[in-house]
Amino acid sequence: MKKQPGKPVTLAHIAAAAGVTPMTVSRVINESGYVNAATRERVRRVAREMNYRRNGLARGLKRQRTETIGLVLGDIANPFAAELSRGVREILEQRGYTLFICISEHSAKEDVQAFDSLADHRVDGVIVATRASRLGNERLQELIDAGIPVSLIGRDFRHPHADLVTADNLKGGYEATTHLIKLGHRRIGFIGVSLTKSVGLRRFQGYLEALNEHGLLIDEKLIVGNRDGNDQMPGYSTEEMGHDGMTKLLSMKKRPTAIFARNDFTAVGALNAIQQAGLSVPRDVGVVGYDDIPLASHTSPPLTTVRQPTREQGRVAAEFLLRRIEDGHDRPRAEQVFDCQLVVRESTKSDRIKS
Amino acid sequence: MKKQPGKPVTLAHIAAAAGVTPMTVSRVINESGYVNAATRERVRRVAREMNYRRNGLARGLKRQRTETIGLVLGDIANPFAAELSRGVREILEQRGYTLFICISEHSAKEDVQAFDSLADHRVDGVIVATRASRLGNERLQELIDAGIPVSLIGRDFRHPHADLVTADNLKGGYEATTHLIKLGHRRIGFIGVSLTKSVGLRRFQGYLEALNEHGLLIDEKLIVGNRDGNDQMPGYSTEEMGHDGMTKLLSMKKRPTAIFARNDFTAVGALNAIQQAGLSVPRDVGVVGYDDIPLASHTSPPLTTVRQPTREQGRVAAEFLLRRIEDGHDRPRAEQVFDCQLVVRESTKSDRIKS
DNA sequence: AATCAATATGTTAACGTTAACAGACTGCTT
DNA sequence: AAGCAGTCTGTTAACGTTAACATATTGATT
Repeated sequence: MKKQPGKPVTLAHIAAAAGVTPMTVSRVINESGYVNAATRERVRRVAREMNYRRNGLARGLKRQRTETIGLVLGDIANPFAAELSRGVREILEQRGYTLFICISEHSAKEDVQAFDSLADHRVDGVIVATRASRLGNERLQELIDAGIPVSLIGRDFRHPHADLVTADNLKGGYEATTHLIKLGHRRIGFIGVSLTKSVGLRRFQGYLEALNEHGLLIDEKLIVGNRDGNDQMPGYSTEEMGHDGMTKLLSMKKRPTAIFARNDFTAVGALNAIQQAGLSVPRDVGVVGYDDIPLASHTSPPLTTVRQPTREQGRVAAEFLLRRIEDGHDRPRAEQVFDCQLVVRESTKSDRIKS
Repeated sequence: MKKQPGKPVTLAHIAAAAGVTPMTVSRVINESGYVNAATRERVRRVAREMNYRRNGLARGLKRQRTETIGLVLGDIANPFAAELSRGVREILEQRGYTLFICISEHSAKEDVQAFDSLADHRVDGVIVATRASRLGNERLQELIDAGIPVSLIGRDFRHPHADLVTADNLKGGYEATTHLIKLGHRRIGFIGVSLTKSVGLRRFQGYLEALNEHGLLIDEKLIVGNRDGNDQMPGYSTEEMGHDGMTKLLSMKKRPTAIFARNDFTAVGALNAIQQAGLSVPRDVGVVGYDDIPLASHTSPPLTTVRQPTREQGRVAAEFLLRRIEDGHDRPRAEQVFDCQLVVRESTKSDRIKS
């Protein structure tokens, strides 16, 4: 018994078929107010038969909320984004909210587009997990000023009425680098940033800080990014960057004895380049990654890396957002910083360092 | 000059401030109909000043379309999903549609929830890229019957009014397995399915078919999945499955000389398990993966795998959907099958096979 | 000067839902 | 017998937008 896919069914249609008014049907659908048991059953049956789906547009328009949250991600290809969204969904689901995800492909322009789309469709709040950009920050500012609840994850942007969740990646980068220094390394490379633009990446700043603090010179030749100077590439293609960057470093007369990679994918690329060059990890070169993706414990050798509590960040960001939705725009900013944890595996085990 | 975040700005507010009617403002915003140049400028200025954002709910309600498309993905952590969504977005963007993504975490229940959420919020169409399930298929049927345009990617489900895009994974699995057979392998394992439930995975069927066709016995002991028999895990954690499965296979008295892994992540896990056991790839065990993720060319040894034109599938699915939105529900099903391509790398190079 | 097309703005009603209020009926208490 | 609380249903108006139609005004054409 296939329905003719004509105009979609409305409350009025059901009301007519069940011999009541749309309001009564509304009460049945939403389980609100008094409805006679017999009437309720009848309406339910008719609604089921007609395959009724409520119109979220009309509903949202009337009620002035959609029970919908937007999440803006830079890309979709990495476990980091997946864990984040999982954390967010865990919280939203149990509170009856629906999550819609937008991808910016790490472009400021699409970041803005995502904000606009979500705002236009009147989500009740937005969680932003993309990296800061001038354009993006400007629009974000407007969004927040317009009263849309916003919760930020790991984005270097502050607003008195937007909540913020971050991992302390400065400290993470610092500790990763210090770990290498303590193993005796003196020439430590960094793969994943281009010095052509000012670098806001916290883990990189931690790297610089650690070198400084231990009296090591910062050698710009040991810092490599990808060719076009775009440090906003989708995570999954950064293996390439790690491979190329490492190859470049290995071809130097005085090559580094260890490298710190911007993320685990980059580190895996580096790992491979080292092995291809006939060298061994960690004997010839020590490698540290970042993020502790599942793959990190399955490389050979397993990767030393820095873990951040990703899912937890998603959870907390969602909780902050819901609280702001309930309490209103004037609520002061909540902020939570999570500690990172150095995970030492085989890729840095050696203590025999060649100068 | 911060705006008070009171009630959001409406056409009426702007109209009042600019001394015109809401209709005129609407015309300015939508660039439709005649508006005097001076008026237009004035309205634009006021709208800009008041930081106006149009109300997509009201707009959608009135116009009976939202210029919005939903994409349902099983998980978010893998390059496959990323490429798919990129393809979809490429097409949608140039046609002025916005994409909202929902994640089902490979659960039938959440699959249904995603369909419902998207339908409730009146997206103009839905692209479904999750694996088939009874529950999911039932609801999908209802959606389509209700007249919502649906386009499917790689989902084993057919409906006269839903378009379908697939890669020929049966052939892909067949060719991968045949490749191993031609190299002389006779004991070929498969990692990634549990035989406790009927297996609909096409690439696995291709594996079975190839064995059959070459007169090889199918040994159920060589087919391993993960512990709990759930073959719908998020892609990113399947390294674990590959590792554990391979370890199990290696502990057999007559271990396989090659394995075909459900996807590249699984293959990487297997690779690692082999190396941990002190064996070598491809000398002792040949390994074939599936998907050709960027990582596959950066493992050691680089992975033989099967590539499918992922982004192209996304593009075509989006094109099918838009055409259906324009032409209406009655349009007959369009279907396109893409060929897969075996990519031979180092992980199967050997021809010295131990019996 | 009448006619016409193009330009510019306004009016009305509707999209589908629900909050707020208003009756009407029931049975129970005093 | 009046009063009252509880139950059930209905009416009205509004959420913000725009399609369709209506009304002016302008300038050019005959």
